[in-house]
Amino acid sequence: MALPNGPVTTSSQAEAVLFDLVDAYDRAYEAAAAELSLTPAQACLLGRLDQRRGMGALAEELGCDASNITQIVMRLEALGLVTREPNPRDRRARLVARTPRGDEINQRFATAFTFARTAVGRLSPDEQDQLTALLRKALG
Amino acid sequence: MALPNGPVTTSSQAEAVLFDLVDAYDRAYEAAAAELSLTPAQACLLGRLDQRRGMGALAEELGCDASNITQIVMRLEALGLVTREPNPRDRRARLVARTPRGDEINQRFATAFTFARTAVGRLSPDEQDQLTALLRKALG
DNA sequence: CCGATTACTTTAGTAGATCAAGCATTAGTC
DNA sequence: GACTAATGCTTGATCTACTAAAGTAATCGG
Repeated sequence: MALPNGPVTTSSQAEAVLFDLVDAYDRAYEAAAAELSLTPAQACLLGRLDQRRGMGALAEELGCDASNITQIVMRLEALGLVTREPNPRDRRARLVARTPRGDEINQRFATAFTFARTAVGRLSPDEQDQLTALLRKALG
Repeated sequence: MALPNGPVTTSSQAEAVLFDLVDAYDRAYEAAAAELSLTPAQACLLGRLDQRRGMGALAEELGCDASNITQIVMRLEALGLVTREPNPRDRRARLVARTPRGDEINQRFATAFTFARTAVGRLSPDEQDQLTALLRKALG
């Protein structure tokens, strides 16, 4: 995603800074993934595998078609970062799990993606709480 | 962009809500674009044409390759939403401008993308100012 | 006037995404 | 227990976004 989800008309300052935040976040996420030769989608999926998961569960959680997950998992498998094990309880299903190398890459990604950590770190603990409360309220 | 740029490890609540915000924003942007049969990239580019612009300027502003812009503009042109006029001052360059229909679609997109407006609207004017200040500080 | 740069396009390739169709396997029903 | 329906995933086709490399045309600097 190189093109930002930019504002068409930015009526308020708060909306403008909201956009700046989203844009910066997305770019930083992509850059961190690129450092590890991952696409954003691959980094995202890898990050959801703290416990092994079925393809369908991943598709639902990430809000996309199952066949999309199939492809991303295939590429991660080719990179040696995940495995697709048969589910003993249901032979239709597969359980996706990170390999040790997948764990390592995921950890390095978490280290490389400093954006949220850094941004929050610029605020005092009190300010962090304020921000959390305001954003929760704004999210409804 | 269906897969969110999700957190790998979410150390603080502020980071988690930051992710929720970005995820919700991106999804809402995509959904609003889809309502008008646009892709997010198309809606984004269309939104940057309040004044006519060169291809290179768009590429730089959106942080992607010029050839990418060429293609997106081609599709928008095929949809009748933009024109590519020759630049009288430099016959290498093209000036991209919205057509009347492009203006209309862009306006309807702005109406359809309610996310930022709605989110900010849940806050009082004072809270909006606080949020703006906090996010500016967090963005460094 | 000529070489270098600029502005954009073309071509080729990868990846994300969706839809439709297909194949197993499991679950429900009679 | 067999038949049908639903589930879980894969395959194939098609689109868009994006990048990199190479190409074309026009402008600029000397």
